[in-house]
Amino acid sequence: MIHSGSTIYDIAAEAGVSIATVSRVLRGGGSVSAATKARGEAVIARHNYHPSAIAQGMTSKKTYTLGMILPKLLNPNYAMIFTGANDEARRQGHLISLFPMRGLIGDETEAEPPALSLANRRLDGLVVCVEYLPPRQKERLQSTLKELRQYMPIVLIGCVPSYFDYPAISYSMADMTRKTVSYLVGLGHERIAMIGGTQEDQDENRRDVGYLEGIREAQLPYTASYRAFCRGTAEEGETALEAMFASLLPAYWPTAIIALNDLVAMGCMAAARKRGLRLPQDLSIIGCDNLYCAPYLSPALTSIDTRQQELGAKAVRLLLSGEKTRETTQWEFVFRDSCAKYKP
Amino acid sequence: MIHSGSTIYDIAAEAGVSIATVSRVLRGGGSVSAATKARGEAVIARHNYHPSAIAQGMTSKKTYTLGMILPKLLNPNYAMIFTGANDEARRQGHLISLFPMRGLIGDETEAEPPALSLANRRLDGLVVCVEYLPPRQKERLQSTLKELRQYMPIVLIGCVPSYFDYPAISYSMADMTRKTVSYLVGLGHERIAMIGGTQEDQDENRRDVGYLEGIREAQLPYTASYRAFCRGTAEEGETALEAMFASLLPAYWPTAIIALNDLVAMGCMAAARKRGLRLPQDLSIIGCDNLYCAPYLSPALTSIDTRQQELGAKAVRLLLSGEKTRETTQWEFVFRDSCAKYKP
DNA sequence: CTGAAAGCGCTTACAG
DNA sequence: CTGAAAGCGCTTACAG
Repeated sequence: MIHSGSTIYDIAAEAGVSIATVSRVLRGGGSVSAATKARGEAVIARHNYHPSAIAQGMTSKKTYTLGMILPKLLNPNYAMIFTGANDEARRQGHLISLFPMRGLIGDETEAEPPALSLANRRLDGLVVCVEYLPPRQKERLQSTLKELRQYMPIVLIGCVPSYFDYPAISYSMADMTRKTVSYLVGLGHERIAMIGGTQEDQDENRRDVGYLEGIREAQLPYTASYRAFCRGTAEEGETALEAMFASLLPAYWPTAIIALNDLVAMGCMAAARKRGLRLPQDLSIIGCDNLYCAPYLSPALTSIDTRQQELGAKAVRLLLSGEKTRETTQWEFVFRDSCAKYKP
Repeated sequence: MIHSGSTIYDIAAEAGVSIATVSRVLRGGGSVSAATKARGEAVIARHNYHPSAIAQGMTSKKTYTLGMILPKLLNPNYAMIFTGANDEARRQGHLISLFPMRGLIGDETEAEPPALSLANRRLDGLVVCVEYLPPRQKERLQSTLKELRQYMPIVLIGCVPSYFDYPAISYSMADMTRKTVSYLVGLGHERIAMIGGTQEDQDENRRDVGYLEGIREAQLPYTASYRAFCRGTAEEGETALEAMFASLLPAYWPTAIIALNDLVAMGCMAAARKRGLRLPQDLSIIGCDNLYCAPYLSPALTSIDTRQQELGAKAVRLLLSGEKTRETTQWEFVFRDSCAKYKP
């Protein structure tokens, strides 16, 4: 094999044609005689020639590279979204590169959000996952996105607030949470707590909203103490539930918990065990995202399959299609052993 | 803000200088008078101008994009490697894009490994994770790498066989396994099984080799039945241990298990529970990789911190440095509750 | 210190 | 069907 530092000039020279003709046989577009085509292809194959993506980019003005912004890949959930997106991008001839959210909106302590400078002029589009951001951060995100959208198409994914006016693939978080409450009510629970999420937000598609609807539907009394706010890590879930236990007399402890996600659910399991509660007899817990480890916890964690890999793929497809639609993803319960009937 | 379709020509015109001068103030290299510099910078800032990475690539012949090949991101372990690599690449001004291993070596059923065609001419370097590949696949990988290395620098990571002659950041897998055996022997175990990995390989840095050394050092009899081969998923771990139980009289069941990784360990826990074994009293299990969920399993899983995020960062650093060294990573035990003293 | 010019490797009207 | 030429947006010797 010939070393592939070859350029289109080398190929043209060896095939005895112009570079324009080589370009034509390469792209398959223009009309080329069968003989010329065959000759060109032979030389191309012999050299194992591949056109420089960079030079092609000069004319096409495209990088064939997409950006994706995720809170953090270390939550395996986001790894699934990224995997789905990555595979789909590859299938459509694009590379995809990951950026941390903090590159977009900065740290909570920083005054100015740092520019997404690296991405500047290097990306054909951007998928941004909007989730669990405190209001201040959401404002920042909004203004950064507003600027970025001048340069490239943007698609939003996750629990996208309705006031973000972008093409999006969104969870129906409120609906999902309402139905989760209703599932637990069906099991006989009346003291249902929810751990995780943020409170102060104008959006209607929040867990909060669905939770309240569910409680109202079941005609249960609303107890503010059954709402705990935290981010989506096991540590924070554990701390939040511990605090709830500490603030309530045992007779008022919740008998069922809706966790923000499986990580929070894991933390809650740990907190419950520390208090000597038996799972699920004394406390039912339902997670969300159906992480690969959910079936291996004790008890095996009941969760919700939010089809994250599909979500990532859909986002890339939407981005590349150029359509401006907003879609809601499907989800389904995955019943395991961590939720039981309430027995007083 | 002015829309940033601006080119270097726009900036030059507005600043009243040549594009060469703009380029100089942009790159900070050449000598520019203070006044010219200030003027140029002002215009650049006003336009929010960023040079086109593509055009810059035309002259530099670089894409500032790296490739990374991982078995699959869905194992959270690889997500950590990728995160470490991604952050480091970003820090050094590079994008990084992920490719699946099958793009390099094909499926086990395919005759020809598909080209890494997309990567062709689009990558400045490649990090490849070599792990748990069956011999046939390793051969393929070797020949593909040999071809690829003509075009870009390559760094290998993972459990890299010594006969792969590339710069690498490698685990000392044999050593780690030997010490793991020795830890379990110290706990009084004599029937120590190992679940996971492949058998047929020439390399000396295998778990196998370390396992045998450990057994020999402790002067324990070697029992072939205590070796089970499988890949690194929970399902395969579960199946492998079930098969081991089924093939042995209970009196000969192992009292301790070294699992390939935490996923396999999770599978083993499930298999043990099905047989009614109490963990860790009846069976000790040690995993590897110290996944975020390890502390939340019951019992909390004793594991090995292999510093995956650091591994990813180191690999990128090595790749970008151009050095040809081979480094071995550090690791350490993370003691939790899944390993107990053996009590006959 | 600064500018004119060549060159990076392609694609694409435009002629022929 | 095919080629000469312009152009994409930069960088970098080379003069001055």
